[in-house]
Amino acid sequence: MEENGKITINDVAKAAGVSKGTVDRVLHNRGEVSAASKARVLKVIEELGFRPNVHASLLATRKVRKIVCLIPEFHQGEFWELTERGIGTGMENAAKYGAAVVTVRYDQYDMESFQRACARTLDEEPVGVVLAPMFRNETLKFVKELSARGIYYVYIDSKLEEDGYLAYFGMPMYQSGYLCADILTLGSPVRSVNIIRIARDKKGLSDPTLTRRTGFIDYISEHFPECEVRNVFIDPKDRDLRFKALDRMFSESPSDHLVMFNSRIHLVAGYLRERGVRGCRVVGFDVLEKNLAALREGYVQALIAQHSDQQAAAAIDSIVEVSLLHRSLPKRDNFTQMDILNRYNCDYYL
Amino acid sequence: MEENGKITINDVAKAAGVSKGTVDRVLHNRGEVSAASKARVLKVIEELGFRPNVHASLLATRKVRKIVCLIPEFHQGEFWELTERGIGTGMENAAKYGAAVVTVRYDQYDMESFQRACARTLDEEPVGVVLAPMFRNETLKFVKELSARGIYYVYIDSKLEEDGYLAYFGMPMYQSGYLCADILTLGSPVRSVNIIRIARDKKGLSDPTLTRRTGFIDYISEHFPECEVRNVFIDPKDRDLRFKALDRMFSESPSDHLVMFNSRIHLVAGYLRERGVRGCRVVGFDVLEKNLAALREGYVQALIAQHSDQQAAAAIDSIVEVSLLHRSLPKRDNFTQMDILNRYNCDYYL
DNA sequence: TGATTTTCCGTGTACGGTAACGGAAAATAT
DNA sequence: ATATTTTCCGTTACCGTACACGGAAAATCA
Repeated sequence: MEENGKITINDVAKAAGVSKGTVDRVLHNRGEVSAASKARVLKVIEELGFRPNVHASLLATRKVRKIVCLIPEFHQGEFWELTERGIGTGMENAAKYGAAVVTVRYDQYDMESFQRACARTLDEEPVGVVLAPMFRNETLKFVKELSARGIYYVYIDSKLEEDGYLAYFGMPMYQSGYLCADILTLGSPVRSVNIIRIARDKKGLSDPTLTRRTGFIDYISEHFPECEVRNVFIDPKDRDLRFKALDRMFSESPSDHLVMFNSRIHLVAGYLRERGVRGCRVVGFDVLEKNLAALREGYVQALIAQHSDQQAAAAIDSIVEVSLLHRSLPKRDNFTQMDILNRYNCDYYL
Repeated sequence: MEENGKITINDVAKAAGVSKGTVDRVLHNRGEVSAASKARVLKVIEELGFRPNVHASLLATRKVRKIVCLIPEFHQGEFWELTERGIGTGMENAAKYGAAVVTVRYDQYDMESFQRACARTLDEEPVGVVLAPMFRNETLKFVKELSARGIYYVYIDSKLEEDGYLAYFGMPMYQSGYLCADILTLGSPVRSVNIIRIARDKKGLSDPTLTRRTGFIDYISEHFPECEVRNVFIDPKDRDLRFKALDRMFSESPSDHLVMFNSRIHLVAGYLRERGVRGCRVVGFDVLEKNLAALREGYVQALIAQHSDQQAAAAIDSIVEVSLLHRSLPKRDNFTQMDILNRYNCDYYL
């Protein structure tokens, strides 16, 4: 019976005094089983420690299970590109287990676009969803619907303060700001720091880097209380406006320590390059191609990076593990490591 | 991913005008097939793009394929412990595909012990071997034998300059030394640097950190030619001898910049802790528990780390992919990223 | 009570390979 | 020429699960 711990569905059937068809029915909650039989089968499964054979299962099953990734649209060279690469990796892995990964996109600045994307996601009837929460309230509504339908969901990048998610993969935001301050100052007192921020036209969008900024400011005030921290707002689209704002910064409140908390530090680097400004210590986040270029040219001294590709891949894997391989639940909150990149190790990143 | 992807062994058999038994024989080089039939089958496989169904294969096959990991013995808290963790991960993954991972150990200072380990490895009749080359000549002899038997092998940690390996996973050693110099000096001129090295009693053992040291020294002489670089030798076992050597260093040729190129920087940290020496900038390699402790306490400012666990896991995976899943050959040389750890990001490492 | 519907469950086949078995054809020996 | 090997290949019994099918028993209806 228990040869090599290889307990089959037949062993369970025999021990429970039913046929393998019945065992299969309870395994998949397919109904058509009396409460008594179901209880008996469940008990035997427990006692024998029966685990279905993944390969036999995958071989016998016809239908393809879907996993949806719900992420923002993006242009080439933007942050989400790396996430998309990770989705590709996750897709390959999922394919091994006969699962298909579908990517559904939305405009991260348009809530209705997000709502339509949610509807499309449900239409796919997935077993699981990977999502990065951009619109707080809408997302809360959506994940409640997912829970109701018994669809697993996994947060990447950031998460909401609710309790139904299967797992979360992302960076510890507060700590990343704290670390950033240490990298920027090299641990030695500095007179002033200029934080470059994106001017937000639309209100209501939550700022995902707020926590990071808090960590940064805490480090500064704990270590160098007399250091002056200023905020400078720039326009991400309009080059002229942006250059004007930075010109004004350098004339009115100059600092040789510049930092940004999102992935757009290349905007600052572009300015420094054109103006021929050297000698600033500049630190930013994330490994966009343009950021790496700035790092190599020396307009940026350090980047703090995370493997958002691995996050996405891990998120997909966790759904595969649970819903296809019937493994036990994964670790809930998974904080990615924070990678410090400079010109000497960036070429070996990834 | 392919078009239909639904090509089975029966399709191949039909198209080649043979039975599936014959197709299976050529698939596994099991012989008992005429040259003509074999050629025909191979051609059809190529044309149809046939890929055997992994799950069906795993379901039908009885025997367990073995993968051997050939690594040095170690004590708790030593470098190879992390590698062993990675072997565990690789083992879980391999188990999904019905493969068993066997670890064979040897004394890295005893060549005969290594030779015995090689013999034991061959006795296991593995489909693949993961190894870290410690004894150059003996390893060369061994891998030649592996090639002759058609056994795949993958290098981790470092590799030899021969051409039969399936893949290599390790750190770019020269670059890691170069990077280390930048981290130690923070890119600003320093007067002197003391390199702490392990006094080697036995000759003939190759020093795996030589290349790293070269990278370090190149950085220093390129950036700060007047910086004095000294070598100080310490004993790894005998605490008194070690303390005496370090005492002498601090009195005769002191420097506030200390570096080690292996994983033993905690030896230096231990000295600094006991002597109450503060104010040195100390950089080392690898995330041993003792190194992390020293980092948190501030006796070490930075560690350069690699995920040797991921290396081992990736090495095992590559053998699984090729020999069990019949995938195409993996990327040959895989350089791990170099991670910079300080007290603010080390707690999120892994 | 007999007819009809539900509930519940056993049986059988398909899924795509693996490998043992045995037999026909070809090669070699007697 | 027949007897004996070899070579080569088709057949077949699994591997463990999913799911359609159909039938017996129980419940509901007439």
